[in-house]
Amino acid sequence: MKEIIFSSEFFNATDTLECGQIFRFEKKQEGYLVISRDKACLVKTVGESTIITCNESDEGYFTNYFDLNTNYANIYNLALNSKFEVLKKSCQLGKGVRILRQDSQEMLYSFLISQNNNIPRIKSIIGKLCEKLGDKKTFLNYEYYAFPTFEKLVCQNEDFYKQLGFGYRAEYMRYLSSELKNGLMNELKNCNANQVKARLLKIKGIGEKVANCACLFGFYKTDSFPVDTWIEKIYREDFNGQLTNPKKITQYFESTFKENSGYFQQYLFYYKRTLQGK
DNA sequence: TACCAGGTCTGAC
DNA sequence: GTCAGACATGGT
Repeated sequence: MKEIIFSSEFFNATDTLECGQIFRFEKKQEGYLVISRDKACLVKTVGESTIITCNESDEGYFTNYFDLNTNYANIYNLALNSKFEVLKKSCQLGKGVRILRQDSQEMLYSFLISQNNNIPRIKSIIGKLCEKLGDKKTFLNYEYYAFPTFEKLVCQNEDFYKQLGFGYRAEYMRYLSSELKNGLMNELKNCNANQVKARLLKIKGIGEKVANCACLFGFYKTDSFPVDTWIEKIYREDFNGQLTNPKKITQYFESTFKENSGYFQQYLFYYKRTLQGK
């Protein structure tokens, strides 16, 4: 077993996990059990340290996953010195937030499920999906299930997904799975944010918001700024925004925050959602 | 009961 | 190009 010890100043386990970017984690007595693909680790923040416990062979994977080689002090200071009061407050509340480098396919499926849905229910649906189709694994004394491969997902019919509570999103699973089967990931290699987004928008069930979330959380395009109902709220109330078209709101933020769009979006999202109840 | 959740699609203008 | 209404489900 390997322990990765990191300063908690810009890496707080709760901030990073509870800010809505990841749906696969459980609070345990020893910390958070975090699951990605078929791997798991334990994360906890104690005083000035955040400690990741994982298998020796996964050290590289989780170092990258938690984005440990990016300097968040720079990002934080830019937010703190911005002209927007709400961003200053947001980054102070969410100082310990990091943008996770999650698995692209897992994020595509997860945010496909997320549409017009709430976070507890998204977590529950994804959990059931993994339990049904993912390989059973063990880490320390915990049992968990890997995220299913698209090869397994593409074989299921709509009724299967409906029984798990997917609702009208059940048919979207089929479109995404068949795109993956036909080599979508290969097409998206070496693409920039706009190219990834444009390609994803051709898939039925993926719109502006899901495409942006996939770009940011699954392809680590930090110049993406997803706009959901919470961000629309903050745009109206705290940025005195007049635009009503979410696509234009995205463009406004992306041209304002540029390569830091994704980080600032998470600060803002976490802030608004924390203040107004989950 | 009505409304909402990390929205998207369709069809009408 | 914009906009209203439909769409499954469970929580409040």
